Amino acid sequence: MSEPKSRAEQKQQTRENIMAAALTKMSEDKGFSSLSLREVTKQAGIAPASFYRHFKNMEELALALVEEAEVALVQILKDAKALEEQGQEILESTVSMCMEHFINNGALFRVLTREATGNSPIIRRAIQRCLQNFNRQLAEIIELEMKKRNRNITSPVLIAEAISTLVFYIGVASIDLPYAKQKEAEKRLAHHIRAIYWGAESMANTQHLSKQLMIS
Amino acid sequence: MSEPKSRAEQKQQTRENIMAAALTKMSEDKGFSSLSLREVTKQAGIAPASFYRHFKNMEELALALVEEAEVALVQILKDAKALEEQGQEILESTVSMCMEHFINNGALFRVLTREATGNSPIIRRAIQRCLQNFNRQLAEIIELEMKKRNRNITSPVLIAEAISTLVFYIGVASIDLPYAKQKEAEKRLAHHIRAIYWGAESMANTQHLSKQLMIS
DNA sequence: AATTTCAGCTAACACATGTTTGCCAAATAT
DNA sequence: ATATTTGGCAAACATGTGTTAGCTGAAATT
Repeated sequence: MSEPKSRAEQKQQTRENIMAAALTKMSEDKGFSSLSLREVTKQAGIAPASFYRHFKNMEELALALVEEAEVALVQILKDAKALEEQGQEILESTVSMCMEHFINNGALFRVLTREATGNSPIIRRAIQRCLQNFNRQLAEIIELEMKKRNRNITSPVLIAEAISTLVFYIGVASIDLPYAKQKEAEKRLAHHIRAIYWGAESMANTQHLSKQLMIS
Repeated sequence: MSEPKSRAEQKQQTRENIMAAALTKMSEDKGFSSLSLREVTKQAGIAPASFYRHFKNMEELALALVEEAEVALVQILKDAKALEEQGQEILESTVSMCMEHFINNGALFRVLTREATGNSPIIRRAIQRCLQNFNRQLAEIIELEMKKRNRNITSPVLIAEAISTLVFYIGVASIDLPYAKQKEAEKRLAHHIRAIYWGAESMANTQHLSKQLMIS
């Protein structure tokens, strides 16, 4: 709607159009691997050949989408942190933040969980790195929170892994469920996370088993 | 290698060949949705048209594979139960049982986790039902075990969900990793599960929060 | 022995796919 | 004003796709 467009802006624009088109198509029939270049370009309103002005192939498109998902992920944690500093429980706030973002960016996150176990090794690795990053940051937050509350906890990294795995797969799986089911999933998630938290604490406070738990 | 084959046997045989071919192809380039009928029949050593003598379409093939995975799943629980009655900890035995089966039937379980968030709603539903079944049985085992040891626990179904979700996604993700990494993943899983167990127990033994936890 | 059944085949079809080539016109650079 | 760059296009290509129709021969039934 804003008319004055430099060439670079224009290019960036259609690049975004392509990515949006891919997401749209995926919301319809789902699955990136069963998505053709021609479908995407048609949806984006450009000629098939024009695709190559922006991406070398479909794999590069996928990587771009993963990158987009990554910034959404750091946003989640930022928001959760903000809520926490506002006094809310991180536990609940993180879960509800995640669910909110998952639902708002449904197609985007479906790429993440789907292609995490998907076709291309390159994409898989990219997503793994992305999720590990999320893990690391979540672990930091957990550790900070624990220090603030003067509580012990066994390896926060492990706890973070368990939590984020559950949140991702249970959360994303409930994206296209009716609202009531979504809320139910959120509650189940909160329960899982609470269990993990408590468990981690009692593990930390009990010595007789801590020897068995020396895991890097 | 046994020669005397009735017609029915022969048919069953090539049906299995087709399913095996699909799994083989998936181990190579991964992903069911990006798998064509013609590829499968070629790998199975039959003509494309012959496929229709056995399956109406590729979706039906996928459903057959899910069914095959399902029997593998009940086998896992049976084995785990056997180990448990032999005196082993269910916790460790279940995890190692799962990992063993995952690795031995790699392609099969990759279908499960991949198509659980995949293309076809029909397949998704089938897998969901399959995993829920696994959940239910695992919950029963947990409950039994807990009674045997005279311990309380909050809703076993929820605990089972958390455990099986973690085992599936972390376990299957480590299928094509080197042996050392697999073992490491197994340890991490054991840790997660232990945390959940302990957490569930302390939740059950603490009343002041149990009101918040009334989740169906 | 005659008949039916049916798994598997070949051939063909209509269509979708990824990718290349060469052209155009407008935005930039000179 | 002229030259260059470049995003986008139509057309063509070779190849792969799902699916159908009709035939064959051996196993099963009568």
